[in-house]
Amino acid sequence: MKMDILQALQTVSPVPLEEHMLERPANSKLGDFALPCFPFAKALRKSPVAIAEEIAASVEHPSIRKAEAVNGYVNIFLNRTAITDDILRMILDKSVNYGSSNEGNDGVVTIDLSSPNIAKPFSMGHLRSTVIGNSIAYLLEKNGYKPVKINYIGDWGTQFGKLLTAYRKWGNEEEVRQEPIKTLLRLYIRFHEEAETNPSLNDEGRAAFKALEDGDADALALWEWFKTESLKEFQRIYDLLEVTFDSYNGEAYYNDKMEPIVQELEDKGLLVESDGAMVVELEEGMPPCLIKKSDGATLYATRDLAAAIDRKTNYDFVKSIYVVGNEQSLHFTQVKQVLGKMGHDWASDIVHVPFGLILQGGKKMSTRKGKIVLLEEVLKEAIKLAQKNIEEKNPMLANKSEVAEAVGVGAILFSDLKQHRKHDIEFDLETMLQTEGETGPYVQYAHARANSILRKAGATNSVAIDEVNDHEWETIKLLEQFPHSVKRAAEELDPSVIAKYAVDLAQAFNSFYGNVQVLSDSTNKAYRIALTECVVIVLKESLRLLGMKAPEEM
RNA sequence: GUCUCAGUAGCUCAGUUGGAUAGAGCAACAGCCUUCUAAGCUGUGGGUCGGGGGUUCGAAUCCCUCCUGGGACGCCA
Repeated sequence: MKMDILQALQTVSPVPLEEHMLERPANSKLGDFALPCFPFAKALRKSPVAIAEEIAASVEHPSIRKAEAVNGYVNIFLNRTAITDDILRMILDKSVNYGSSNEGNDGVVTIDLSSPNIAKPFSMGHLRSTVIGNSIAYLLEKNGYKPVKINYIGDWGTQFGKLLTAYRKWGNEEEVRQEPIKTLLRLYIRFHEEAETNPSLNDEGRAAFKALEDGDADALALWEWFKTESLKEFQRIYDLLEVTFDSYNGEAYYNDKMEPIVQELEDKGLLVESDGAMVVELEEGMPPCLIKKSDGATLYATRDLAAAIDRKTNYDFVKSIYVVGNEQSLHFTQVKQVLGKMGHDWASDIVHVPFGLILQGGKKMSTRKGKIVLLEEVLKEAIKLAQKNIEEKNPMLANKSEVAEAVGVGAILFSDLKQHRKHDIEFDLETMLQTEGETGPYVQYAHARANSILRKAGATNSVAIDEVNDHEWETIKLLEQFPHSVKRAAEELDPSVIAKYAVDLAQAFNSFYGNVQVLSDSTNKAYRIALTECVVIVLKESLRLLGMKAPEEM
């Protein structure tokens, strides 16, 4: 659409035009497209006003209804009926494939997402990684890539040494069996409390991890047990969120894959000793990357190097994405630089997709201090509220609990996805549970209402359009924008683009059916039904890309 | 201290990569349920885009500088 208009303008424009020059006016009263002529004034030695007038007077295209020059802009008004006809037919024809592309050429993209730490509760922070990563996978798939979702479970490292130490000192088996995560978390918190007055505990913890890494049978058995219990609890949440993974290879999986890497670093002369530890020096201004601790145990970076190389050999990715918090930016630049120094040119294909922290009282939540909000409780709260809403608003609904889950979970997911930026988020349960305004339930509700109209409409086979009013036109223009939003979301690896788009479309549609009776005797009835059907297709697909359900009734 | 991310309405945030009078939602207020589900629609009020310079026809957007906040900065992940 845009390209057509651009070409039409080009044939009458005295200067070459580029796509970005043609814009959509903020106020739709000013037209559907606008071309500011200010940049051309100098070269043409004419006023922008005059240039705009010349272009406006001569531009012609079947899709252009009129063009007028206003203050140096060429404002273009489109021929609504013809374009609407084209767009609706195209969406009905392509259905769920509307907006898809094969730009990715089947290239594999690994996505590192979720990655909770065993023996710790699933926090709100892990939710961000999980839902953003999950949506990115859908977005990439829609654009022709092959996403591989990897849940890089945090199941290795010094923290387990600390946990083992705490368990041996204060834990008991029965309690862990009863409430695994809660008990282990309590032990972990107590460890850090006591370590403040008794720093030698930290040494004990480190020693315990070293033993674990060296294959100590008793330590391994405990570790295995903690891990199994934790995964069971995580699975409950993944089931609720309907997130699946292609791999659960966590950090421990790389336990036997690190030594060759360390060896390679040494062979290439990259490894140097520093204060008893082994490090790789990086470019100026960068702190060195720690590879081995002075006791010989490995570190996070060691495992990430091994994992990156392993993923390249296994998947031959065109891109490897890590959906991990902002706070780890430095770590990923270090890992990338080390890989580059090792001679891996694909190091530049590694992309850290950072997200802001979830704060409480303006501060980072800390597991160690027990300041943490449990995702599962938040989800349960949201589902309960959705249930209450259904009882009040639609008590006759058939599959209440299923819908309550879709809407409750949707509210939480959406509140997180819509404002993805690197922006920190202040944890606020009330905001997350909202169902009015720019929320998940709002979008789901618009979709449900559209479906409701379709159920009553019966079959239509015509799209004959008499007239397109402003409410309809705003909706049509948004429908036309969908492929563009999908593309931008994938390029920017940012689901919020789709979330915002979905709200815009839902708003336009709500306003449309709130002001226009779809099922009324009118020459436009059939076309309005077709429009409603297109809205259903695109809203449902938008929600799917966000990892959300779209109930047909609510 | 260094690096990094951010600062837009009372609150939470958009702003399509430099365009026209800076937009939504929440909250507040006023309307709309005998007509497709009121989780909705319609309207009103609300702004020194952190401050100050600069670049140009034109800046919330780009550059410099200062202020404020988050985060990271060797044996945690």
